[in-house]
Amino acid sequence: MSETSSGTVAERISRLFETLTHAERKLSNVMLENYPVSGLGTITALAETAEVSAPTVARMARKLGYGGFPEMQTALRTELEATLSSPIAKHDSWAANAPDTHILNRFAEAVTDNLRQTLQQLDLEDFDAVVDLLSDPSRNIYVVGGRISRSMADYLFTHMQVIRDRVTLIPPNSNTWPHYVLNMTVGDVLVAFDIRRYEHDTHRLAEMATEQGAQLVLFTDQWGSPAAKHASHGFRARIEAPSAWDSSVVIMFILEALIAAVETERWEETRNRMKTLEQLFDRTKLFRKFT
Amino acid sequence: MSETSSGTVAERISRLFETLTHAERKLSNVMLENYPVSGLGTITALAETAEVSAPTVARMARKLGYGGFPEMQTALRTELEATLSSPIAKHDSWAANAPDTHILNRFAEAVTDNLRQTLQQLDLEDFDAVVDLLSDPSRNIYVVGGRISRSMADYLFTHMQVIRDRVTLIPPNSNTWPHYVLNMTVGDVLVAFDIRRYEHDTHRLAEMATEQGAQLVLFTDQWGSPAAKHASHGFRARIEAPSAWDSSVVIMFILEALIAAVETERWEETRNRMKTLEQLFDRTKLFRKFT
DNA sequence: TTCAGAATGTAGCATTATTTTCAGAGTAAA
DNA sequence: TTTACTCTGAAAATAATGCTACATTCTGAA
Repeated sequence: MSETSSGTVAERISRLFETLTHAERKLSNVMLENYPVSGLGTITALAETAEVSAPTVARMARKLGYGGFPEMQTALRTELEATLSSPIAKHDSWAANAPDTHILNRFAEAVTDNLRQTLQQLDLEDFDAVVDLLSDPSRNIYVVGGRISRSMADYLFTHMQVIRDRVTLIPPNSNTWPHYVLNMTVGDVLVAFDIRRYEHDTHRLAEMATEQGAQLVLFTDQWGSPAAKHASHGFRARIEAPSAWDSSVVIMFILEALIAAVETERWEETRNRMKTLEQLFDRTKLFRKFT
Repeated sequence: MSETSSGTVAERISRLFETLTHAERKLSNVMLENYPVSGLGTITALAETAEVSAPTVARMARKLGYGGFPEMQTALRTELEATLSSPIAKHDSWAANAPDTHILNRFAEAVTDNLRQTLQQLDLEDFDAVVDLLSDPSRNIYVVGGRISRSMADYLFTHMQVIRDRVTLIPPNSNTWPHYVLNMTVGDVLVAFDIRRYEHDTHRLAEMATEQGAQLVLFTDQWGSPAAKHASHGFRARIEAPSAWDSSVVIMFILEALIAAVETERWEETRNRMKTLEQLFDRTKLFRKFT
């Protein structure tokens, strides 16, 4: 069944993806992105959408096992007909070819519900206020996470580090935390993640930080961490999932939206920093060659 | 609103049906019978199916208010696209009280699109096979990430560590990687994250690991990492976002679904390990009180 | 760096699709 | 039946699509 000349167009693309060239991959993505409609126009239109040349499209049709572009198009039409005429259009499931009960579909359902509910109750003023805080170059930013949410803290830190300076990731070991609190002054910002089970140490850290005059931005779940009473701004994300654990997807989502907003706010500087960073990476590579 | 030049093709046909001639009605029936696929081929093919001549088809396209047959065909494609692309009701806006243009809404739109497209082309057999690999207690699991995707690797590691033993997180510093490869044997599994810009070191690690007989499970983006040629199983996630960076939300999603599936597969042991872990945490706290 | 080989795009051509023209068939009224 | 009219399809004219050959660019190895 690993023959080239069998299966749907999409399957063939996936199967051969590794053997495809750069331009062909670009084309594949366009075709899969709006499948199968994008492949039903003229070869020229498809080529233009994918920003490749028409011959590239024709060549790929050959690679996929068709006699030419029109033949592939006919295959697409036939597929489409089969899909549309099947009794219950299978657009109900997220992952095609999987039953509704497959974990992927159940998860997709849960995650989009979480996202919808979270966004519905999310306070935009809070969001914008946090963007302002994180964009302010005069403030020191500290980031801290818990046992699981440490990865989220790390993710935020990695990105913020590119956007601006004065960002510190507080390590997991709470023994060292007082040293960090010692340096916090009025106007500084502590971004903390506290998802159930809530960690007592995080609560203490939040308390100490606010006492020093720092502002607390707290990421927590729908039940709310006890540290929330110290928070200037908070995000309560829905984290339910068909699993023994909670889902961090929505938190990741808010993080990325925040990062994007801050990056826009400080675009000039961000761009310069990214450019410099590129150069530094290049020099690192050079350095490695000599070792 | 009874103008000729508005509404879908089907609506226009219905509206004008009374004024259509004999041959045109024959044609209409064929078009509506297998709507809209039958209208997506060539004018000749459609004419033959309906047992009318090509000019009849062209004339009807004009009657329906289009400039010609190709124009009508474009309209059909556009309709189809609209139908297919909103299997899950598109929200006018996700975050209430925010304009569509707010970064939160734009991000929500992008992320759900990414999720839908990724799931559509995700290979279920691959998914299930990876679940089996990660559930197999006799295999050593190694996890490694790149500069940004390190957080994802970390997240997977943290959870897998609870579910099973023999899980190792390979640190970011590639100098130490050979030591880890040294220990890999046939049947071991390396889970690697390689999102653009693809890291050369990751590619090398994948190569070395597979040469040792390890199986590679690769998380990459829609363009495909060069390391993919060594992978036994791969996940290509869509990562587009309205931001200078890529979105990791979909990758996080797949990770969590994987974790949930593995946890289900090994539920007995997972539950015991979680229980034990709880007790260990309690003892840690106790220990701290004495210091 | 240089060079070979692959990948990609440009241009022109053959092919195919679409439209126009026009002749014949069908239809209804006188 | 005739006549005027519309409808329809065959065939030619026009337009476009898709393919081939070739030139250029890119990539990776020596």
